[in-house]
Amino acid sequence: MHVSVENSKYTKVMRSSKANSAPTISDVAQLLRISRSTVSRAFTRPELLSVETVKSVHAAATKLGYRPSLVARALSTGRHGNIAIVVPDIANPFIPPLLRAAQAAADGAGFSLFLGDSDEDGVRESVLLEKLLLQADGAVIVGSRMTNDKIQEFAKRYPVVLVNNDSSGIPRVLIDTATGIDAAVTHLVELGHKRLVYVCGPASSWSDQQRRSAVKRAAKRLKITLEQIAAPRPTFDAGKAVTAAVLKTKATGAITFDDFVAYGLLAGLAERSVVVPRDFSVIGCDDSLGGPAHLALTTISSRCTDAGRIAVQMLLATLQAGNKMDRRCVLDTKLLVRETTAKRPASTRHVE
Amino acid sequence: MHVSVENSKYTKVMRSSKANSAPTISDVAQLLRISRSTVSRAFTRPELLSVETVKSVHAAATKLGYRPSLVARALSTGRHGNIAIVVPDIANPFIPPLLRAAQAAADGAGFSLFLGDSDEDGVRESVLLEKLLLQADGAVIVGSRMTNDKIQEFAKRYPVVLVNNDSSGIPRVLIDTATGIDAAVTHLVELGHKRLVYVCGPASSWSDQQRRSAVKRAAKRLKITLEQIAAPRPTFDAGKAVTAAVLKTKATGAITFDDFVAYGLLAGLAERSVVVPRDFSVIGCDDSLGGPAHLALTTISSRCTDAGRIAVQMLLATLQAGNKMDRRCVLDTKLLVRETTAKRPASTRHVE
DNA sequence: GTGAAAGCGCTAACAC
DNA sequence: GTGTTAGCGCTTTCAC
Repeated sequence: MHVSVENSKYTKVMRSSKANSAPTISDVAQLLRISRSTVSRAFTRPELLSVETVKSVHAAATKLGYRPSLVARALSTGRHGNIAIVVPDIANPFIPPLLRAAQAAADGAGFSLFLGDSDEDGVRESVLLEKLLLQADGAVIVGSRMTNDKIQEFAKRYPVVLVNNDSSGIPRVLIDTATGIDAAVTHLVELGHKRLVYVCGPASSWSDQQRRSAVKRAAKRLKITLEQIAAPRPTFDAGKAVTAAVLKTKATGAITFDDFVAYGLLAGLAERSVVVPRDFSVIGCDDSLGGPAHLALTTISSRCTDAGRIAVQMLLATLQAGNKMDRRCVLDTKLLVRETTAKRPASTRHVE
Repeated sequence: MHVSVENSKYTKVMRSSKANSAPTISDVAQLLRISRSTVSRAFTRPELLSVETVKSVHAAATKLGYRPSLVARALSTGRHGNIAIVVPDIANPFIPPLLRAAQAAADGAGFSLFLGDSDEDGVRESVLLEKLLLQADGAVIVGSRMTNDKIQEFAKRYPVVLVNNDSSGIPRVLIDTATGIDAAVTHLVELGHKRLVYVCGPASSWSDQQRRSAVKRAAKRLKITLEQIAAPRPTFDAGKAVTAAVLKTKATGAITFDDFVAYGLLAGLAERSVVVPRDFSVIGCDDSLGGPAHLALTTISSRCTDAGRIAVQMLLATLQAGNKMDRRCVLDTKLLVRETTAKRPASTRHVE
């Protein structure tokens, strides 16, 4: 038997926010002598209320300094209003512009962004995702280092968008360096080069696989000779270190995995008095260094800003529509001809 | 009158997780026929429980795939386990290493990191903070663009740690470029230079104010002439653009607001056939470009990795201790002598 | 158009 | 050591 203690509206003791803790929905309800539901609706579904009610609620809220608790809301609705973005290395120059665009896109839609750095480690990456997804509605995974199985598993359990990872069935945005690479090889061939080197990056990276095969394909198509040299890590020093090996191939031009390697190679060449572009042509990849050199590097654009924005947009669309769309968004790239490429030198004599 | 329906332990109907939604604390309690509190304690305060209970709970939890809901926990405790970091521009080379260290430090302590980019806008910055702090226990604010009053207001309401912002009473970590700048000026003077230029950065930035006054102080102390040239924005192009003005001062060496400006200046000098370091010496600031140039820039170290780590550590300490300590952590910097500085040229004739 | 009441999943006094 | 109970602040059926 339940006997109501309330005999009139609002005599019920409402929770009063004690001390100086943040005002709650009850405080504004109490001030206005209306129910908490109405206050709630004024913020989430104002169309259900009369305009004046909504107005007065907002007025009271700002007067009290009330802001809805996202945590309580999340507990109640199951939606957090957060998304997670996980990257292999924030310091990789490819990442900051992507992050910047992603953050802006998320913020614009009222979402907050969790950032995770996996430090190039697949296991760490999955642990991080597992943690962040406890508070996020979905994740953007950039250049994943996880196994394909693991990626698929995550995508099954959570809304996920991949960047630079062509794992089927999962919404993904891919930066197609192949188009740029193709233009790069064509450009060099048109300049008369007949023997080129590709300086590889990390074999585990999808990007390197893509770039490497694109270079090979273009070389075969244009019937020129292609050598490959491995730069263990994509760094300036690694690029410099492979200089001797590059010259030994007798090639007259090089395409490198990224701009760091390219700059390293440029430094190595300068040290050996090989003048670029007169004696040797160099093309980088990613346009990541913004040309801070007295010799502007010919390189391939990277579209990382677009990738960040689009990935977030795709994730938000998935969250709203609930439709697990298998969208595969490919962003093409362009060759940016600057100052490190020129006609093949008449003689191939290098100082070695 | 309340008649209990429970006549024996555990006959109470416990909430059963329906469908395939994530298992809750009730599920594992039910499986083990113990109370929810015990399960809760097994995770948060295991020392209160017998070892075997803890073990069995953990076993049951992993069997069910149970993970505590951070949201429910946050609602209950008022603690979120998140911290926010807000920066003026992720793409600023100073930021990614800082972010990387901050993320690692937060993650190591079991915290997740919200990232906000204010796009160099003080108002946007405060809105962002206001939003993120709804779900974070505190914030690290890097190179704030807010007014000092606004900063103080935030610090009053939330645990806050500042980076590169010397606002009194608030825990802060400052990268003291003054020590490096001082060494830079001394270095140039020892090389015989008697007339130097400082190429300024954004006047609103604390860093520029600090650097500018440090240069002035050192110049005065060493009794040499100092000119100032303003580079409107800290970019490569801006650095290049001020080259003529720099040369017009008849100075034989320059210290620039940051490395971007320095590289721009180097390019501008090369264009005018001024050979560095033979004819002119250049010192940058921040060591942000990692030396990707055939001419390695003499510059000043930045300690941004340390700053990120320490800022997060200070914030976490504040959260734990609850002590609003006014810690002011100053990180000194060093001059990194590389290849762009040399003895003052005998004659000061430049091509202009 | 607005109110009452029942959760969301967890923690934290307070009992025993 | 472990269980009971009462919230944390919000949303959301279901009434009226």
